[in-house]
Amino acid sequence: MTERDDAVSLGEAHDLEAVRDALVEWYEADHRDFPWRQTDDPYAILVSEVMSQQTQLGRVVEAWEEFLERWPTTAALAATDRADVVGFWTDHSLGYNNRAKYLHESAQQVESEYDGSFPESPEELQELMGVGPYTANAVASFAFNNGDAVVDTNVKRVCYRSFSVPDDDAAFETAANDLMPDGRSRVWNNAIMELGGVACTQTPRCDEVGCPWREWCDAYASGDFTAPDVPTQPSFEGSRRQFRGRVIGTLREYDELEVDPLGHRIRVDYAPDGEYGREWLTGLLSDLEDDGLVTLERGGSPAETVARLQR
DNA sequence: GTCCGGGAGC
DNA sequence: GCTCCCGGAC
Repeated sequence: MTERDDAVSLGEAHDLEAVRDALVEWYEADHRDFPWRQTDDPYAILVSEVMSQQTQLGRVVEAWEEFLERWPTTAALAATDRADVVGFWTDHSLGYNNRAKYLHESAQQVESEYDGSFPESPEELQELMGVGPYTANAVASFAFNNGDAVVDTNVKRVCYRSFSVPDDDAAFETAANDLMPDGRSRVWNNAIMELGGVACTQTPRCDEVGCPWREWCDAYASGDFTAPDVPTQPSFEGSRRQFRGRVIGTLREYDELEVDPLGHRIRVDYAPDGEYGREWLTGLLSDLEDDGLVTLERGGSPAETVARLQR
């Protein structure tokens, strides 16, 4: 037993069927329709995965379409000169040329070792050059509905916040696989990555996008939205101005809010008694009050102060 | 010689 | 995120 024996499995703490159904329903009702979500061609999916590893999704769409137009199959790609592929990579600002080299080489592998048709298991897919555990799972899932849970930073963030999974790679993998419904890796991995991509973002948008896990989510309950990949200190200057803006934005959504819940929605590293806590926020709110933007209702204790937008 | 973890570089 | 390289263990 390599697992921590004091860890409570997700299945014991939650109705997993309900949790799974809620996410899949949410995903199927509405999601971003990237072109690679409309194919099950493993080659096209591999190309999208390799491109996505280093480039913003928006930019990838155009490059992906052009790449597949030029080299529609592994056979076409394998037959071309490596220099052409690297050239394409550079022309489209796709980052490290190594990936182009790996893609070219993996196409040749599929042609020579697999007779032109992709293997379907994550284990075999990993034999391809440039394809590690992550990409193998993604291709197996999206092309063949035959993968395990994909664990990227989005998925980690979701698990960490929703179910308080400890910041530990093995724990994330176990949790992600416990959550995934058997035999549904295609829709599931799309759905949980979509959740991390549009709802459970670094600054969370739970209510704005109607996160389907709010009723089970530890972070939503506590207001603590810290996560492994979220910087504890804001990286850029002028943060006070930034936070004034967030206060206003948040108060437009909630009629009124007490200081602590407000603080947690303003900055992920908010802690009532911390450096950027209640004292800091109260100062910020007082300034906004002086500027005629916010109304404060002082309660019995500092924590009971309620803020609303001045009408 | 082979397997594994860590760190560097793309 | 993946490969490559190195050092240590066996």
